[in-house]
Amino acid sequence: MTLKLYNSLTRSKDEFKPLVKGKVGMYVCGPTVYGHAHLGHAKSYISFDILVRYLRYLGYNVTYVQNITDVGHLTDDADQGQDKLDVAARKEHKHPMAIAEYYTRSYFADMDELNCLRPDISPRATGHILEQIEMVKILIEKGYAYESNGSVYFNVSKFKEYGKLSGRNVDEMISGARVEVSPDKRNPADFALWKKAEPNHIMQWSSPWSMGYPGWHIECSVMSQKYLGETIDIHGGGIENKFPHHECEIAQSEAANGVQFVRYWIHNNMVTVDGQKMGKSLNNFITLSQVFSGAHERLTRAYDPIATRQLILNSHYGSPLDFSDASLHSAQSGYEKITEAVKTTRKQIANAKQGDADTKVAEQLGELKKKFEAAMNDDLNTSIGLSVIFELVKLTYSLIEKPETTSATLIKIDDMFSLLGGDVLGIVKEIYPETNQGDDEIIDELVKTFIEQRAQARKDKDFAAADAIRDKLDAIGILLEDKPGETIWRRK
RNA sequence: GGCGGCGUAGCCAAGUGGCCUACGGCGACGGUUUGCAAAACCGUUAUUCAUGGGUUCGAAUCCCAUCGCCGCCUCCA
Repeated sequence: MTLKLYNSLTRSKDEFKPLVKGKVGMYVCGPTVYGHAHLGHAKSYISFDILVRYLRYLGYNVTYVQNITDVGHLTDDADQGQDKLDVAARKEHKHPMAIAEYYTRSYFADMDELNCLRPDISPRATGHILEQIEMVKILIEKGYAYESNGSVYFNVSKFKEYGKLSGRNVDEMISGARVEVSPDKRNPADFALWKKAEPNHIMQWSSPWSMGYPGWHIECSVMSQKYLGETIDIHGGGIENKFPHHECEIAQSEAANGVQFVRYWIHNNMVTVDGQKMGKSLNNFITLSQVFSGAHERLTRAYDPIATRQLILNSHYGSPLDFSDASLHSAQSGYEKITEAVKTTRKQIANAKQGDADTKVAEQLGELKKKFEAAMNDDLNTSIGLSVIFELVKLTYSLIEKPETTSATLIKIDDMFSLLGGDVLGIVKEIYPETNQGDDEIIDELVKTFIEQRAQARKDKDFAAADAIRDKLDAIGILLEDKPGETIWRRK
């Protein structure tokens, strides 16, 4: 059984075979850093994080490149638009590079929270202006591009396969065009490789054609080639970028190099919020930090970043996902159930009796692992993958109930949680901090004092007094839970 | 106008020709536990897959039609 991936280029589930045995070069379109990361970023980068993790699980040596777009691209059509970073910079009275730096850090912080592995290389577009100019030169030399009034455009009519990824043809695009066409272009479908800058444009570089800045698509062609070679195994990105972005990348790279650019194109689907496209004007735009803190009018509480991750894994990456407070809530409950089971297992390992691991359990674990791999091999069916983790939860509790279960058996369970739930899905942690870690020690001491008083009241059968203490703490947001032998507390 | 997707239990969601009286989760309900709770565990919760036709020995899965929803075609993950 081998990994099959839905390849947008062939429109079929293809068996994955890397160009070089055992090695995978993977490029994913990264964020434009002019604002905080939102739910859409989460779905996209978690989906590709799963792909990287699973490829590594299968033993591949993966080089994962994800760019940071810090050249502001245009908010609108080529000639009327404004540079997004430029807009943010003027608004915040900062240099565009300061804006880029700030939001890049914010992006990585959010991705760390979501337990997405950092890419091996995170190249910045502004760090590769020279290479971009070089590629534009090659395209002009080879007759695929032309200069016009200080800007350079790719001549789409010269690249016969233009449209092969998105299934469009040039004529359809013209009829559907919603924006005015620049007079500098020979053909409305042509796209910019280099743009001449207006004098007040903050970010601009010198080139053989003008003081200007690179076109939007060229950075990905250049940076993927620089770090992964002319032909890369996997290129990922959001489905909304299939056209024009990825189509243009193919045109540029294949025209310049004369070889296939990408072998497997993987596109993840989009996010809606309460059933509608997420947009700043719709008041349903939710950033990740808002999800993690609960500071949004559509959210009733804060959600664990890993619960957010789990919600995303609950459906297929190729399907659209609707976020709502209810769906997050559901994921949060499920996540806590898994977490609780893992913690209980680890606690029980110390208490369980000694002896060999149960061979029947080992067999069951083998079956679960097989089911998990079969699901993941089938175009990364994380929904089934997750269901295997829940089956593992069920198995765990059935074992913990039995006194004959040995710690060796539980260690095997824990290993499976860590391998499938941790290494591959990224929802099981190696270490869980103590319940109240991060809380003020003084608060902890105070609550413990109340817990002691309540324990005494319960001992005296004065349940009215005991309940009064519990209710009082509940009112200020502290929950008491009576466990065997002890009472623990947590915030609501 | 062009391109693409979706419609499965109260909600999320897997399954895309027989193993489906449909994986799993959330919620709800019942039980175990508890002084009572909480938490946890156990159990129950779609003979049916938007609707109507058709193909087939056999359809949630294929075809046609109808209705509804969504996305892309402009920067966007």
